[in-house]
Amino acid sequence: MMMAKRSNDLAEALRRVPLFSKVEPDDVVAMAEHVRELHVERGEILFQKGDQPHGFYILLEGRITLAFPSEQGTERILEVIKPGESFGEALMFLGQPYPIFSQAGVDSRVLDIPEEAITNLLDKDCRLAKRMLAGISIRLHELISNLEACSMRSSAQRVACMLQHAAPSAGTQEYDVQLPAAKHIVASQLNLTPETFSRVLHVLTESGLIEVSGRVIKVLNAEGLRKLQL
Amino acid sequence: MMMAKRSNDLAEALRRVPLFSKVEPDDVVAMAEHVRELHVERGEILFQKGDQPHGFYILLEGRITLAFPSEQGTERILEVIKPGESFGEALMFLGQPYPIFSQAGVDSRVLDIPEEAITNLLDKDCRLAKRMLAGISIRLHELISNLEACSMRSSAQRVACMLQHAAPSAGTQEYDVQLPAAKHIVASQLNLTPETFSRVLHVLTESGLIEVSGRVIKVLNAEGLRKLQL
DNA sequence: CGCTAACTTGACAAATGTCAAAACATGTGG
DNA sequence: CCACATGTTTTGACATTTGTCAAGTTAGCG
Repeated sequence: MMMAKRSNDLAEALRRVPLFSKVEPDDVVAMAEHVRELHVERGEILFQKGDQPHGFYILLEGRITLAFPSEQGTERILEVIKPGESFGEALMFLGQPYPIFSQAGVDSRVLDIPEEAITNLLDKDCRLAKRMLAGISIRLHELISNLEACSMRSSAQRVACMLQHAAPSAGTQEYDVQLPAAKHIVASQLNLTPETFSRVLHVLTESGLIEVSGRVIKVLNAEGLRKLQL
Repeated sequence: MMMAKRSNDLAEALRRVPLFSKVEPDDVVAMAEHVRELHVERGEILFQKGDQPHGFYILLEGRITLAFPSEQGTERILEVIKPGESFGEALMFLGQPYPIFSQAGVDSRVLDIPEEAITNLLDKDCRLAKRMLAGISIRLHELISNLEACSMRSSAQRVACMLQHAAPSAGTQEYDVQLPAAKHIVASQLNLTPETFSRVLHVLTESGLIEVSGRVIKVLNAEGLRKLQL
């Protein structure tokens, strides 16, 4: 009884994930049998760099960061996963050890989808395959942007770029940006030290492009930010 | 007559591409109807950054580089495609403008697979979908490695890393590496200026880890290279 | 040969990181 | 409401890394 109930809850949760929204309800229920819900506490590591993938994950609640480790703990955060998003699919398909580690930023609930569960479904439902293809393609595109930012742009350009992406709509000249996390987290995602990030913010403020108060950044002149990029 | 012949040739070429090796012969023939073979001359641009994707490409012969452009022509080469490899799948699925451009390094022959040709097939053959998933996953993995190299490693570490990947088998202490292209191309892939690349090779030579003669690098002490990474 | 392109070297400049200290914020218990 | 402890952010002085520019050098090739 308890088992059936829990399995139903999982099926319900799975159905709400965009990836599975078009999958036959019966198939979702069948898959739910193999899916576990994990609770990951703040600071806990979900998988380490070097671990062997056995499936992929969907974040239900909380926040999970994917990052490169480094000897002195000066990790570089690649991405912050938010509820509803999946992660680890590509590494599952490859079957190679994780090149990154994942850690909960706050207490989180995660679905663990084992490889068999999904590969079985893939054989039946080509639409799911297309959706996964689309999902992974988005990731790939983000990585390309990240790499471009990293190799073609200065620190100020990367910050300006981030502020532009946060614009409510293209063309707005003035708007507020609420940073999604502590400044050192944002800095790490931009591949900057917290010190450099702080200094860049200072310079942009001096030139009248933005105003900073805590985690809220008021963009005063979007056009000016755009010009920085060239 | 001519058309039929050409279409057969294309089907033949497609069958030899790993991606389509397990697809039903009839389906390959059907797809071949929509596929064109392009000839791209040395230096010619296949697609520009900002162009809209209409499909993806498979390189039959020659060499194609994918790179980020920059105002002063100081491009950053992301990847060099070799015969048999496909490229542009992920961007096709996304339908967003190309974030990179592609250029022929030498005269090349390319297959142009329009989006419809492949999406039709994907509905029929889930194995193909899985193969594409695997293919894109490899790309994604490579991008992650690239990004890690870019953000976590010094210039010398990136060069050492590249030399290790070129090792004939893990654990070999001494081996020769033939650079796949001119040094400034390799440097760009490592996100280095030619000058810095040259200096790094000099330093590694000084410390007795390698010997350089033209495009051939003799690794003398693989263990020593590994230690650089830490 | 002699020309062009590729590569190297040196002197220098710019960008970014490091370390340490100070300033600021935030929450807690008295 | 204060005082303290804790964690985050800013600032300054400095070191390091890497890029830039200009001038050589070398190497391939007609």
